[in-house]
Amino acid sequence: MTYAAAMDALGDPTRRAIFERLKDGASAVGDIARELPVSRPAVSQHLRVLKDAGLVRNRREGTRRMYELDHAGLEELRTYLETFWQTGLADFKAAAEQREEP
Amino acid sequence: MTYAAAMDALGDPTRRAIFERLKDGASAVGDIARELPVSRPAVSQHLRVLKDAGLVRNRREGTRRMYELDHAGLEELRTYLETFWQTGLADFKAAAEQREEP
DNA sequence: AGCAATGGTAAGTCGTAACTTACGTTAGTC
DNA sequence: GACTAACGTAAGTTACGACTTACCATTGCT
Repeated sequence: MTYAAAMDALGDPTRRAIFERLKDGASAVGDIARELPVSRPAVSQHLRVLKDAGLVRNRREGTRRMYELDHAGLEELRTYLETFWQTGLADFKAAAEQREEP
Repeated sequence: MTYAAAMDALGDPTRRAIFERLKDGASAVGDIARELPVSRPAVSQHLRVLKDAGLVRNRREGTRRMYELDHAGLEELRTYLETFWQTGLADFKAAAEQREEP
């Protein structure tokens, strides 16, 4: 049921921007904020949400906090989305009905 | 870039509930609303968002509108999420760094 | 034509969450 | 110890979006 937190987290554009930014590797909070049109505290709060959703991890490095992707949340999302593909019966039915008309 | 609309759409719990409800097959607006703690117009508005995101289709059936899953939006989401797994270089780097410490 | 069923749309309300600024904390440097 | 850099958190504001009710449009039936 953690997929809900992950979906909620990625439902925000700014949070997605931060998340996508981390595809290029780990980064510090200030560095992320500098590339976005929001303040550093805002980024900090977004990172908190992403972390609670298991989408991001952080480690201390001197006075900086390095944030990087966490695949745990991603795995939740993937398995969640897959449940929509394997609605076998309903799919067959819909496909069959569409083929009958024309 | 349509994945953004899909992520935004599924970022709402009520919309996810509607979306998951359609896994069992097509359904009418009123029937969906009857199983949720929201009004019928609310469901109608949510379905509009889901449709614009390519997550849902509808067809008329008498006076009713039957809504069903649309795999187009799902495909967008899947390919979007996959881009986070194949951040090969960054992953190798992170894994290597973690192995060095202990 | 008239009535019922179904649902999309308009308009307005209200709660929340995405921001901001201000402040406190920790770690490095001199 | 004093100063700086980098963050996190608190508190308060504000914009937005998830609702509601009311109304209109369409379809089907008698």
